[in-house]
Amino acid sequence: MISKNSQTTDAPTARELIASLSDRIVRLEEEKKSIADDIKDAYAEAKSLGLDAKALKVVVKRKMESASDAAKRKETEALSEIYLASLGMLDGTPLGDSARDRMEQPPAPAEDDRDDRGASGASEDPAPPPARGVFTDEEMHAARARGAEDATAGKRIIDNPFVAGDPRRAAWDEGHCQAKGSDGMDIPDSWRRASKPKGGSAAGEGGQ
Amino acid sequence: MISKNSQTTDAPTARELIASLSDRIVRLEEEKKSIADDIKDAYAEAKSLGLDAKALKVVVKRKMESASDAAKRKETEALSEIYLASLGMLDGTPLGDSARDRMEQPPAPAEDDRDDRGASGASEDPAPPPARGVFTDEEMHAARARGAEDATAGKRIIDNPFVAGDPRRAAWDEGHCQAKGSDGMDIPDSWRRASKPKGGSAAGEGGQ
Amino acid sequence: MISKNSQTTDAPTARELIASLSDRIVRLEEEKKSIADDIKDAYAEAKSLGLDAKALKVVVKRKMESASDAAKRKETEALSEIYLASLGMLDGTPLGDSARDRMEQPPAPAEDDRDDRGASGASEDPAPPPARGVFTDEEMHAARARGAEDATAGKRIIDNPFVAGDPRRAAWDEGHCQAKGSDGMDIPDSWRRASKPKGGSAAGEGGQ
Amino acid sequence: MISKNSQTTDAPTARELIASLSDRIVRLEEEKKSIADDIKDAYAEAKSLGLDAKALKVVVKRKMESASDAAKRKETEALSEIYLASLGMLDGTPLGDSARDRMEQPPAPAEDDRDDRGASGASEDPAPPPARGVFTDEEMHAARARGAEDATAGKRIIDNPFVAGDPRRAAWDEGHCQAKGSDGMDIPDSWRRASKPKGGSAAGEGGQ
DNA sequence: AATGCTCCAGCTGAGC
DNA sequence: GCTCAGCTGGAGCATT
Repeated sequence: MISKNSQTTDAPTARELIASLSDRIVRLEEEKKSIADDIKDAYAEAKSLGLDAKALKVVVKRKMESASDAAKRKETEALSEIYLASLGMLDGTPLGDSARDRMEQPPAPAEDDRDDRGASGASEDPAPPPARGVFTDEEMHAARARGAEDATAGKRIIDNPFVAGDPRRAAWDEGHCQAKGSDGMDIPDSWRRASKPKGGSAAGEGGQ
Repeated sequence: MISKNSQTTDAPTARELIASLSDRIVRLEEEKKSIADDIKDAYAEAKSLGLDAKALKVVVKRKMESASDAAKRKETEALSEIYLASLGMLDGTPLGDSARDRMEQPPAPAEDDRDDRGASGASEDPAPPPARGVFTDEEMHAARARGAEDATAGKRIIDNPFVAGDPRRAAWDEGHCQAKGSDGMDIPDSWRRASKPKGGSAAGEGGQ
Repeated sequence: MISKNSQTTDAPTARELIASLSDRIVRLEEEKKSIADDIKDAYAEAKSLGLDAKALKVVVKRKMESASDAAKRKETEALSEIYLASLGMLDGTPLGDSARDRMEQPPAPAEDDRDDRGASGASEDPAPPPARGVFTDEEMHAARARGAEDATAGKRIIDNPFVAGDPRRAAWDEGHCQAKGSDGMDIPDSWRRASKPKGGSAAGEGGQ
Repeated sequence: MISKNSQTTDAPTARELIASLSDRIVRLEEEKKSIADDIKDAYAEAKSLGLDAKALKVVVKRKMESASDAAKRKETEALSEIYLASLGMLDGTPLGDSARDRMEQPPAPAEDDRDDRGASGASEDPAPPPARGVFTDEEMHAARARGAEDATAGKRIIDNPFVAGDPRRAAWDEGHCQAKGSDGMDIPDSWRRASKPKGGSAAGEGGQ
């Protein structure tokens, strides 16, 4: 009776288009959902093993970010810290290095040599803040190795021998954490989420 | 007293209910939108003045967060840093203080005093890392004041005299930034967003 | 050198800008949140009175949409229905009028007079489908009034005397619902959400 | 117990866990993104072929919804329509069938036989509103077939012979649209988005 | 200027 | 009952 779309295979009709496209999309959506479930499973597994899913998510995000993403993130972080600092809201955390670097962009030629003002107990310029980028890969590697070594030897993370601003400070930290995360047979307690951070009072320190 | 008569106006009919409730909600939504627009204006103004809107948003968020929110945020930050450090992904930024604190929760009784290893150029334990919470409000205030003073005197932010781990380090930073943000008659360049971080090209990575 | 920025009131410093802007935004955000809570309360009240919050939300959205929004929405609705129809997925709901209108844009001059095929029980062209826009405001109003009247007289909603495609059909419905929603002293059961449509089984139709 | 060593290779260390989990998640996220891109491509293709992406999205959603989802959606739709009708906001679109069905749940025993009021031009009860569910699959299929036939014969969509409320009305519509979407060698104009089909108004779509 | 993409917050449904 | 994760809607941003 009715001639269907008979011979033309190359001219898809409107409803065929809709059918095939929607089917294809449905299939893709299902695959996507399946993968999303896998991801969820991975986080659940991490959680069950004692890791903090939220922190792990940060790691994932960091791993996936491009160079320009990283640059943007760092810039925003630096500016936020500067803004917060200017309001006295750092609440205990000093400026990060990228914020410091940024504030030094104009190298501040004024060099007023402050004499002693007897600032109460300030460790008087304890170390020459080593300029950035002056260390070779080898030196960085050595710092990292020493961090691992020190960790194994029982040194604490706060015993990092490198002063703030020294790039090797981060390397030592990395070595330390790497060792700490490798020697134990189980996840250290301090790597787990505090069971119930129900917070509340949260005992302020000097801040604000 | 009043019998259950029918002409009572106090028995709202279904459609009156719908009408009054929907009208009320519409009105509220409009108010909400108006305020949202005001907020948007504020950010636009900030931007036009040279501030970075995104960083300002962080400040706002910080100001609005409760004590428990802050505690949660800090915990996640600390754990993320630890995880990143263990993977060697700190990319230059050392662990923050809260991460360090967290890793010291079990005070690590093992105290192998490793002396010289001839670690290449490590500033040998330059300052005794002062224990947290040992400083009086007065001392903190002094550190902040000195930061402001030093800033005015031309000292750079990287000349912070307090070692990493010393709570006064953040206070000095605050004072410094406060001064830097107050003396100038205009917003410092380093407080502005880099004009066009359009990036992208920036060292392509493999990332698909 | 310069003590503080004491005198200059007209030159807001960077940190003053940040402080005032962030404070202002925080205040606005709080107001916004307060209103959002009011809205939530309104929905909760609606729910407690037996109305369906989700459906009410649709009403609110409809009330707030502009003419162009409405046009867009209708177009998408019409197209979706057409696409669904072409796939045989209408599952019981005939095309809406705007979909029909849209499909008649080219007035389809071809008028093949189909001879009788004795289509099983099809009510043979029961009414002349009245062209759109041919009714006066008065007639529309009369239809609405009659709907209300009929409702009060006990007629059911399915007894709408106007055929599909007649604009007065909607007006009669409106009158009917208006009356139904006004006469009762309480919200009709059919206006409430079915207590727990947890369903799932839900009388499999051809769907899926 | 065991002093310090770690003999077991099957006990992954903390950092190994983090590394493997985060890598796995990164990989999954990339796969997910890849699929999301495919979906985006499919929509773009649909658009380039003259289909409305938004409407297509509705179709996809409909295809993916479970029976209970569909039930919920229909309930909300019905209630919204009822609420809108009671406010006189139907703006031309009569109540859908599910709204009518819902309002008849209590079968309304009151049957006041209204006498003639000479309602201006109302088509006097043009057809017996056929009760739902009284039609066999065969009859439904016949209605669908007739819709297709009628479409091919040049009948317009508004010539649906089945009255509102008759389940075969939707079936006829489906048949009609199916035919309309199949006979043409190109997508009908009324199936395209009106205002902005900017690129290629069905320009040579020879490919594929 | 309009549009599409991306990100984020707020809301909703599940789960302990 | 509260929390939490997923999700949808909206806002900002880059683009054409």
